[in-house]
Amino acid sequence: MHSLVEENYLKALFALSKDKGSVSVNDLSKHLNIKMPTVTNMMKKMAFKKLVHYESYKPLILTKKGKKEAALIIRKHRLTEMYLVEKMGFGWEEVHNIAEQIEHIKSPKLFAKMAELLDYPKFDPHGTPIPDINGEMEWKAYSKLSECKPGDMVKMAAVINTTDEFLKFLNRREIHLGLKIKIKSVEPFDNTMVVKYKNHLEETLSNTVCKRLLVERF
Amino acid sequence: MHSLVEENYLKALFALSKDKGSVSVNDLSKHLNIKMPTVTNMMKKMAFKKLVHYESYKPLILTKKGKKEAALIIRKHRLTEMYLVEKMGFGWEEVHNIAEQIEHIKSPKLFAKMAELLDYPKFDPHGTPIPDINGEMEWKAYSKLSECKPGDMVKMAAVINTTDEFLKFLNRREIHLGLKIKIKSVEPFDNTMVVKYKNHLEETLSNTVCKRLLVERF
DNA sequence: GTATTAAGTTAGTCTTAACTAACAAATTAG
DNA sequence: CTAATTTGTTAGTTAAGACTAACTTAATAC
Repeated sequence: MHSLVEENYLKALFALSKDKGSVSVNDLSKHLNIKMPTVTNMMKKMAFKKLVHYESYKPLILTKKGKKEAALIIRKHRLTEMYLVEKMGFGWEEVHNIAEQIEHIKSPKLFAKMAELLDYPKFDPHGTPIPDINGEMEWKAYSKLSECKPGDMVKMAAVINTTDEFLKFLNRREIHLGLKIKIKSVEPFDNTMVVKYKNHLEETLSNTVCKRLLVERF
Repeated sequence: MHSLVEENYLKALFALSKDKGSVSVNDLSKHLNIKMPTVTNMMKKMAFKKLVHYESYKPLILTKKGKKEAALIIRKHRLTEMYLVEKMGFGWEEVHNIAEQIEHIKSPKLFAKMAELLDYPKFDPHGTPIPDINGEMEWKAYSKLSECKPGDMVKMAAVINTTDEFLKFLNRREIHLGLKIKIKSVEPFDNTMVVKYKNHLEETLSNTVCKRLLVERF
């Protein structure tokens, strides 16, 4: 398998290539606090291992294999964070550093167990998606309802933080997966949204709620 | 702090010096699967860090500091094993390799939380003691009742695996900490013990029970 | 009590992953 | 469109932690 160091390069490459799809040696160097020549060397090594496409003076692009491996590390990181918060009583601000270390543990069983105990979550409580065991996350296109604008037409795709309380709240308002929602207006002061769906012609949703609803735009 | 590699040397030194109080370079080399010259070099480095007393051609002895650091790693290992079994539902045979990795995690908070959730255990379910946060384990002299011989006089020192069931069992027989027990005989077939204490002149204890009672000989 | 064997050390090499200094290519500015 | 700046690469060095080969000290055997 890969060294701890390589895993950190993979994670950084994955994170930084989110938007453009590629990363410059310079950005990677800054993000990792590692000097550029070291990064160049490492990229050659990782290219040999088919983790990244590397050509002199060209932007770095993760291979399919590299993306998958990165996603699996991120999976371990997010599962750990969630486990620490939900099952051990840590605060969110405390868990990042611990997860940063535990994500490198080599034990499929450990993370399978965490996933099981957390009921196979697809999103962490911040709405950040958790890659599955194959490193897949098709959800890529989802956004939070709270990030949509008036006039947008969206379809309910997933719910973050599925507590009983919250699910009951959604049931009472007949909000369910697949539901088509139109955003009528957004209150600029507290970001409360007024939305329309089915026979609910004017339903008001707080920002707290909107941040927990993941939708697909169309 | 120390590197993962140094931590493994510390653990091995601690484990191997259990009886004699010192270790040969050769034993350490075999135990770690690392060649002798490498071990010698490492010992010099660790001597400089005041973790071990090193003199050419002499046995290796952990310093007080080295012992403490080793005990703290073992604490992390045992807490992890226990946590994985008791709180996550792993079997004992699965946890060693995971604990071997997690013991190197740098996060006092994580292990403090494990200890808290496990109710500050002093022994794991095998009766192996867990060092406290200062690396102390005074209990050194304790042995399992099951390891004693007929004629031995012992004093109850600690109980392993303190489930409600087991504590009730002990209460019913008036067995408690500090109790003086004399071993009358041991059934060679199943290691059942016949013991005498207070006004219980002939109490029979199964091997399962005897393995869970830690006693002090005198 | 010397000879043999086992244990320990010294010296030199290798790999990984970092660094600096110096140079080359690409980008941006005028 | 050339000059200056930024970005990227090459070459050579370093530290940690492993190795082998060769040598030395200590232990054991006869």
